This record gives sequence, C-alpha cells and structure tokens, in this order.
Amino acid sequence: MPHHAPAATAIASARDLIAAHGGRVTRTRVAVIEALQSSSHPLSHDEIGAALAADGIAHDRVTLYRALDWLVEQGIAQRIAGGERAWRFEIRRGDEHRHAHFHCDRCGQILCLEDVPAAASPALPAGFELDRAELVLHGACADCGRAGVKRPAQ
Amino acid sequence: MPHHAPAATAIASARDLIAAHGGRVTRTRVAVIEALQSSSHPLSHDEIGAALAADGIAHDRVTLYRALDWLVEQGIAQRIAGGERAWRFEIRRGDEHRHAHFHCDRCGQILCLEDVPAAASPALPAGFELDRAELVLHGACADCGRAGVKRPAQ
DNA sequence: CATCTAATGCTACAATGTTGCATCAAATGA
DNA sequence: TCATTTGATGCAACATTGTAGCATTAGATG
Repeated sequence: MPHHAPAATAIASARDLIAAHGGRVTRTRVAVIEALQSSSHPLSHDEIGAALAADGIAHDRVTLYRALDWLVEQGIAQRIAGGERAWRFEIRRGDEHRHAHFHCDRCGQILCLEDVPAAASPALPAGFELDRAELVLHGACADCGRAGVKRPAQ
Repeated sequence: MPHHAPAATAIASARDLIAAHGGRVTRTRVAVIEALQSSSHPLSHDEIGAALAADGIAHDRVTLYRALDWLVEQGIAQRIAGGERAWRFEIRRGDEHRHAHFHCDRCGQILCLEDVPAAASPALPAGFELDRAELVLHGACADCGRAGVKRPAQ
C-alpha cells in the first residue's frame, strides 16, 4: 500500500486521510470514513452510528458528532441539508466532482445524482462571496414512484 | 373587497388565501401570512413568533408550528432547509417564480436571489419524479464580506 | 516505557419539533 | 342574535438532534 499525497481527490485509505490532516488515527474516525466511503449515498449521524455498532466499534453519540465535525472542518467530508432536520454526510471527492442530491419525499432517502452538476457559479449581487452551491431535488425516487400511485407510505 | 380566485400567484389578502383553501380565518394564520408576505427573506419559526408577539398576538409555540404546517400543506407557503437545523418559510408565489436562496455562513441570514432561477428540470434517472428543486448558495453576504477579511464573527 | 495532549465518554443541557387531549372560538344555520 | 358543530388553539409532556464542560483514556513521540 503506497501512500503518497493523500488528497481527497482519489480514494485514499482512511488512515492516510486522517494522518495527512494531522489528526490522530482512532478507531472511530477510521470507521466513520470507511462507512462514508463505502456508501453510495450521504449518511446521517444515526446511520453512521448504526454502521459503527454493526462493526462492533463502541462509541458515544457525542464522539461521533465530534468526529464528523472534524472531518467537515478538515474538508474530508461535507454536510448536506437533507429534507429532514438531520445533517447528512458524504466524503468530499475532487474539488469539482460536485453533484446534486435527490431527496425522496416518501421514503426520506437521499441519494447522489452524479450526472447533475450543481449549477455553475451564478451571478450574485455585488459584494457576495460564493463558497459552495447546494442543489437538492425533491420528489419521488424510482422505488417509491413505482410502488404506489399516490403517497404509498405517507 | 372582491375575492374571486385567490391563487397564490398574485399577492392576495391573507383572509382570502385562507378561506380559499377551506381553512378558518384565525388571528394566528392571518398574522403569519402577513409576516411572511411583508418579509424580503424567508423567516424561521422563531422570527415569525417574534413578529406575532410584536403585533401583540398571543400564541403558543405549537400553534405556530401547526399553522405553518397547514400553510405548507395547502401550498400557500413553502419550507426551505437553511444552513442551520431550523426550517425557514416563505410565501409560495407564482408556480414558476421559483428562485434560489443564499445562506450567509457568517451571520446565518438567508435571503432570496430573485435573479437566480433554481436550475431548470435536470435529467433524472428513469422512474424518478421531480417535485421541486432547491438551490441554496453558501458563502458570505455583502455585509459580512465587507465587515472583516476572514470569519469576523465565527 | 514515560510523557504529552488530542480524543473520548459521560452528564447535563439547549434547540427544534411532535403528540394527546381538553378547551375555545370561527363558521353555519335557525 | 343565539345555539351548534368542529376546526383551531393552548398546555403539558415528550422526542429528536445537536452542544458544552470536564475527567479519563489512549495515540503519537522520543
């Protein structure tokens, strides 16, 4: 396993990612990153917690919040405001690998739309500085759309 | 005061809007709609509560939540997921008066960008049904951008 | 192995939103 | 105008999501 420049661009090992940012390599952080990396959609705090538990990694709710905060702060992960109240997290890949997200109003699931780029920098009023754009599409996903004609499960 | 077809398209009186949807015209609902109509940016539950209090309209936290739920359910208002945990609300105007929003990461304020249309219906995977698109731009607003060079107030 | 301190775990708390149920008052018709 | 009906409210209790403070643990380093 060679480890040169562990930029978030390519898929790097969790340990390398953490170390490259000057953090301590702990079980929790490694497991969180791996959970995010192996998921095809952004995960909520709760889902990540369940993943850790499934891996037999004991952890405190607060520790998980702090681990996630750190990942976001370091630019390793990013937060997404889903349809509900809770944040979702995903690994930040390539500075312009940005994509939109889809929130299914029926099953609550959020997934990535790799093909839909988040609108290229639009014209902002004078004095405004754009950091990032977040495009979230709402509707019914394929599964829910097929399942029933109208709101099958509320 | 004639009241024909009070679609949310034009600026209708609060009373007409409510009645047109078969709801009871109560002080709370009228005041909430008027607060939203007279604001240039989406309001949080808390801000609306403060507006009601300022107007001397007594109300319960729960009542306000329910009034807002009803407005959204009726399509009179719409929810916006801001940067924080709390929802923001705004009156839904014209079926395609849709616009993007800007969230200032420094002062937390959210404002409407009338000139930035929320990306026209993008190509979705087969089976997906699009209901609405929500485009939120993050960064520093004009005031905060000018105020300090780097994160003046966290 | 000893040391240093970043991370953790625990407790307590804050913010935001929801549920159930008794009460009130907007709408309707006599 | 008044009585009736039931949608809307107010209150209390609770659920979910996230934070703060602080003692303890365990990565990193020499």
